[in-house]
This record gives sequence, C-alpha cells and structure tokens, in this order.
Amino acid sequence: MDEVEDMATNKTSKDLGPNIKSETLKAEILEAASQIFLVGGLEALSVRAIAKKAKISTFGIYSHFQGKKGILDALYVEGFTYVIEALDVQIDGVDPKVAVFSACRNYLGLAKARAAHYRLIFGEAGTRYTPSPEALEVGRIAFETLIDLTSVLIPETASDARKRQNALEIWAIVHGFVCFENHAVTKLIPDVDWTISALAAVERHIKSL
Amino acid sequence: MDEVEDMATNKTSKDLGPNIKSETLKAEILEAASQIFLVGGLEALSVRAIAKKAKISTFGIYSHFQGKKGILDALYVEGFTYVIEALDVQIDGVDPKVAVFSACRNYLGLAKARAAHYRLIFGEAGTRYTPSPEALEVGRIAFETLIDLTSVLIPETASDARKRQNALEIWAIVHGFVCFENHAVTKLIPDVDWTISALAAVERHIKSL
DNA sequence: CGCTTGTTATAACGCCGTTATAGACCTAAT
DNA sequence: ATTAGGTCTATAACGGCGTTATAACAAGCG
Repeated sequence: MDEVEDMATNKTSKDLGPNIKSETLKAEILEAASQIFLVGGLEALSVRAIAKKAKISTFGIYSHFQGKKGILDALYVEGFTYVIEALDVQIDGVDPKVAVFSACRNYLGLAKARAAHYRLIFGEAGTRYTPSPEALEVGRIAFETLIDLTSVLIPETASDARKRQNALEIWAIVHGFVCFENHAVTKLIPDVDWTISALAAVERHIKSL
Repeated sequence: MDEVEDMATNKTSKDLGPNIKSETLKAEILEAASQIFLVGGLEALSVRAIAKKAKISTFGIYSHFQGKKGILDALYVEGFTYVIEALDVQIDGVDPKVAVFSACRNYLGLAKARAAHYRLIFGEAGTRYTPSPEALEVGRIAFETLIDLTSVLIPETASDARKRQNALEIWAIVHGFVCFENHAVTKLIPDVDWTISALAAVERHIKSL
C-alpha cells in the first residue's frame, strides 16, 4: 500500500513541476524584456537581447511567447495596466475636479516614468505591430475607466456619447501635451513646465463644462 | 577669338551639366521615397526599395542623401511643409473662429491623406531617428504659423506665453483626436465621426476663451 | 596609351526576427 | 538493459535591414 501511494505522489509532483517551471521562466523572460524596454526602449528590445538577459536561447521567446509579438503584447498590457493604475484615484467624497486633476497628474507621471511603454501603447511600432485581442481588451478597460472617472465632472443624466466625448477631450489634451514634451520640435521651447501647461489646459476644459 | 569663346562656352556648359544631373537625380530619389512612403509607410521605406524604384543602387542613397537619415529628414520637411500649407487660411476679414476651424479641418484632412508623413513628424521612428537642425527649423516655422493663426482668437495684448499656450491647447486637442482615430483601441469605438468630434472639442475650447 | 581621380555597382558586414536542424533528455515498451 | 518515440531547446541558417568596403568603370590629363 505504501509503495503504491508513494509512486502516485511522485507522479503527481512531477506533473506539476514542469508547469510551475514554465510559468516561472515565462515571468523571468518578461521581466528581462521589461528591464531592457524601460532603459533602452523599443530599439533595444531584440529577441537576442531578451534571450541573453534571461539566460536562454532565442528559441525560448518563441516557445513561451510565440515570438517577439508575444513580448510586445505583454508589454502593451503592462502599459495600459499602468494607465489604469494612474486613473485609480479616490472619487467618493472628493471634489470631482480634484479627483480628475489627481488622475491627470498620475497619468503625466506615468508617461514620463514609463516612456517606452507609453510610446508602445500609442503606436510607436507602427504597422509592424498590431496588438492582440487580449491586449486590446486591457486598453478598452483603461478607456472605460477614464470615462467613468471623467464622468464625475458632468451631470449623471448626460448621454453615453457625451460622457465618451468628454473623456476623449480630456485624454486628447493630456496626451497632446505628453507628445509635445517629447516632440523634437516643441521640446526645444524654452521655459515650459509641461505638467503645469497640461493641467492648465485640463482646468480650462473643466471650467468650460 | 571665336574658337576661344567656343571652348570657354563648352567648358562652362560641361561644368553645369553634372550639377544639374545630380540635382535631378536627387529629386527623383526623393520622389521615389515619397511614393513608397505614401503607400507603405515607414515599414516599406528601405534603402533597397527606394534604390530599386529610383533605378539606382543603394549607394546612391548615401552619395545623394548621406544615407537613410537624409531621406527621413527630407520626408520630415515634407511633413511639416504640409502642416504649414494646411494652416495657410485666409485670416483678414474672416471671423476668427471660422478661420481656425477651417485650418483645423485642413489639418485633420492632411493627417489622413498623409498619414505616414504625419506619423513620422510625430515620432513613429522613435529614438532611431532624430531630425536634422534643418528639419527641426521647418517644424519650428510650422509651430510659429500655428501660434500666429490661433492668436486671432485672443486679445492682441495677450502675452507671448499666453498665445503659445493657446496654440498648444488647440494643437493638443486636434492631434489627440488624430491619434484616437488611428489608435488600436479607440478606433474600434463604433459610430464615431472623428472629424466632428475633434471640431466639437475645438469649438468648446474656443468658447472657453 | 598609361596614370590618376572621381563615381558607383555590388558584395560583404553585422544586425534583425524567424525557422529548420540537430542534439539532449525523458519516458514507455520490450 | 536497450530501443524507440516524444518533447524541449541550442544553434545555425534563412532572408531581410542599413551601411561600408571593394572592385569596376568612366573621365580627364600628361
């Protein structure tokens, strides 16, 4: 009896082992990719560089992530996850304007601290990369989160289209200023505090509501 | 006397010939690049593709444009030149709001008709491409043109910083909506007329002035 | 004609993402 | 213990990229 149970336990343990190892390795690969991306951006993110940092061969990128696109999808999800986190501010019992301002500040901070992620989710890779449906879903959730947040600024009776337009307007303003801060032409404008400028534009918008 | 003049003329003619031929070839190379770019964007714009379309070897890209960067600089200049043209609307004797609206419509149209140029001037190539000082100058001129145009909306006594902020706000709005129209997530929103949405946002901004 | 200089086609270089091949390892059956 | 089959993965190769080196060609001069 003891021998039979012993063999069964060993077999169960061995079945779980590879799965855990595979998930751990996948996480290590993604961590390596994130670190390279954070410092060197898309240009530094080659499968050879990731494989080297994760101490595997390039083949591992394909078996665990189905290739570079899988890596980009994971980073895209990371990028929009950061956006969702930035928008996660206290709404209840807080002045709506203060809440939205706080979120915008978070967003501007994220765009700076995670510049590569930000550029990725805004299409730096161009037509060479199309996000997966799963990645797009996280983006959609982020947008819904933005709509919910910014809706506190307008009457609850407003239509869905109105709420969406309001969210898009605020997003356009903030995103626009993020772009100017990094744009080859506008970043050369002297004596501009881009955060202050962006928040001033948001304030103007809020006052117009 | 006639023979001396004849030889001098021949020598002058021969000196001019190569220069004209070089400029013509440079223009043909750039035309080939523009056509490839217009249809296939940055991804299709390889030196081999340009060389093939211009019926030269890749070496010609280097001797005439000092490499791919020179091509990108020329396209960057083209991109901002289109922007300047879009902003070139009648101001005198026209309602300021109508003038700005007209320019915004032009801008939105340009962003659609010249999508690859637009993406290039807004950084699609990322850190792999840095515009030359000459290219940046055209961008600066475009921005100055935008400031001049949008200043008709505010009092002449406004400070330069105020005029600049106003221009940035309108630019952020319009650019933001251009981005959403093409963004993998937001472009999936059903039943959105992006031009109408963008112009509505601009109108809200103008009313807030 | 031979030599020198300038121009340019073409192959090679090192990089890229990806795939094919070979090798290593494990398991089951005999 | 040996063999066969399956799975995983390192590594080389493939075809593309931007760029440079090499060889070939053309023009000019003595």
